[in-house]
Amino acid sequence: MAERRRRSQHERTAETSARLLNATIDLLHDQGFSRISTPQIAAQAGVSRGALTHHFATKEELVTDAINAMLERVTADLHRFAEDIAARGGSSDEIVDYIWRMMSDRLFYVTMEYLPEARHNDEFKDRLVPVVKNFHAGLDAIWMALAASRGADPGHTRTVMNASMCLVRGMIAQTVLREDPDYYSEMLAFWKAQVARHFPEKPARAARVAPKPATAPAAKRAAEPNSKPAKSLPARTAPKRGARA
Amino acid sequence: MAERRRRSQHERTAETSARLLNATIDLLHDQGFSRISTPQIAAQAGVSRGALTHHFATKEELVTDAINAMLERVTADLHRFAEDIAARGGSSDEIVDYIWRMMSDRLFYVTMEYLPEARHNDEFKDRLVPVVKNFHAGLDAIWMALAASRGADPGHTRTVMNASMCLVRGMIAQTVLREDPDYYSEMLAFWKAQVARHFPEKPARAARVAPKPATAPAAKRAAEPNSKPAKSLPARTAPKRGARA
DNA sequence: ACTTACAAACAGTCAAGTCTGTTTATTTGG
DNA sequence: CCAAATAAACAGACTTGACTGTTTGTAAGT
Repeated sequence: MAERRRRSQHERTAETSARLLNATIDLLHDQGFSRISTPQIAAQAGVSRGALTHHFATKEELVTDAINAMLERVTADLHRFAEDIAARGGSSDEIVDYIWRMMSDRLFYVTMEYLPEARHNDEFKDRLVPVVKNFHAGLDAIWMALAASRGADPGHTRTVMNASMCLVRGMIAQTVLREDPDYYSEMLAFWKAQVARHFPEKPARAARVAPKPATAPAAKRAAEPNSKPAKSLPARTAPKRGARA
Repeated sequence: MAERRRRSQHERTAETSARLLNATIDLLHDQGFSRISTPQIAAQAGVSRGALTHHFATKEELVTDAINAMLERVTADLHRFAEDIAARGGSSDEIVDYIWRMMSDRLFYVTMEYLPEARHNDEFKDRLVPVVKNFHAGLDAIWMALAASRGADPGHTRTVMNASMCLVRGMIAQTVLREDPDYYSEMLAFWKAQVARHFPEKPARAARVAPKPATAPAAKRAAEPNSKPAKSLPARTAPKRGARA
């Protein structure tokens, strides 16, 4: 046995809780809400079931706490990204890529697992709504930063933001039944072009690269023509067995 | 006892199966996949549990059959609508409205209930994929009819179609946690304007009503300015207790 | 000493699938 | 055409297994 330092109560609680919360998210992602049980979560976390029940009275409490912790982590990242974007005046393409990566990296898969529960369980839903609101505030910060730096209308920018989020949600839902990377990368490229059209060029910078006719057949094949070649665009399609973050 | 006509075996099977399949979809919509049980379905259908097990060996079989039946119904409607659109040359606004109505009228709520199951159960998924493909063929027919009548590029039209579907999926997912009719109607109006931009006017008809600048701040408030005032646009927000169709 | 963290056994519930028995329709031999 | 034979539709009890929440007991920290 390795030297096991004496840990304070607070440390023990923090570690055990964290293990359980992480295990819950991992299993939620990998197996789904209806398939996970408290014995399984305890096993995955490497603690006894008694420890689990000690820290979380009910399964519902454990799951909502786990989701809240996840959303708070993601929201913190979001706010950091917003500051970064505001500082260096990033492009809308960058934002779309970020959202896609964030959402398809477990976040929306986990969301899809608990949405049905939230739809039928008001207490569950009520616990989630506030932290989800906070998450949306993070999103708003990002887009408002872009709107400010480009002099775009905030109200209209919010509509574009909301549409972007909903589009990505729908795309990720679609990955469950449809495996086709081209389908997703084409749609992302199309959407980036759409979003870019709503933000005028930065006032500081001078000329536009290619004005491009803004009429109907705007982007016959909107795949490549836009900015970045393809850093790590789409590719993710419903990863069932994901390693932990 | 009221006069109970002698029914053929075939009639009895058809009726009992139909009752069970309908009850399954109703309960799937109202309670969710994880909450429904075979005793409950039998009760809702007004048949005994024995009758249920006689016609459907497993719960999985019952549920997939029920979903398939629903999707086939919706797909039939879709093809009818496609013919109709082709015949009278409807607008893209009309199509967007139709899709929104169709999806938010239980279809995508039911889908959200079974997607998690499909994600973790390959057999379940494999049973669904073919009928979902057929559904998408119906969608394709609609949009290709529009593209043909407007002389739009089919490939690009498909991208717009896919984006429309994903957007609507994401919007409906969002209704679970966010109740805000304006949010949805604004987004729909915005999207209709986007889609309309990709279809040139009908060659037969003469003048355009209002060309409208297609530049950045295209629709500062895109709520009313588009075509139809508002027939039965959005309004639906996560109806938990829906009457049967 | 006393409280908190952890461990494990326990009790109650309920689902899915199987099995046995009963009624209703269809087939068939006279 | 009818009655016996057969098959299908239906009804409900039973088995097994698993999960949640509870309780009782032990070890670690304050």
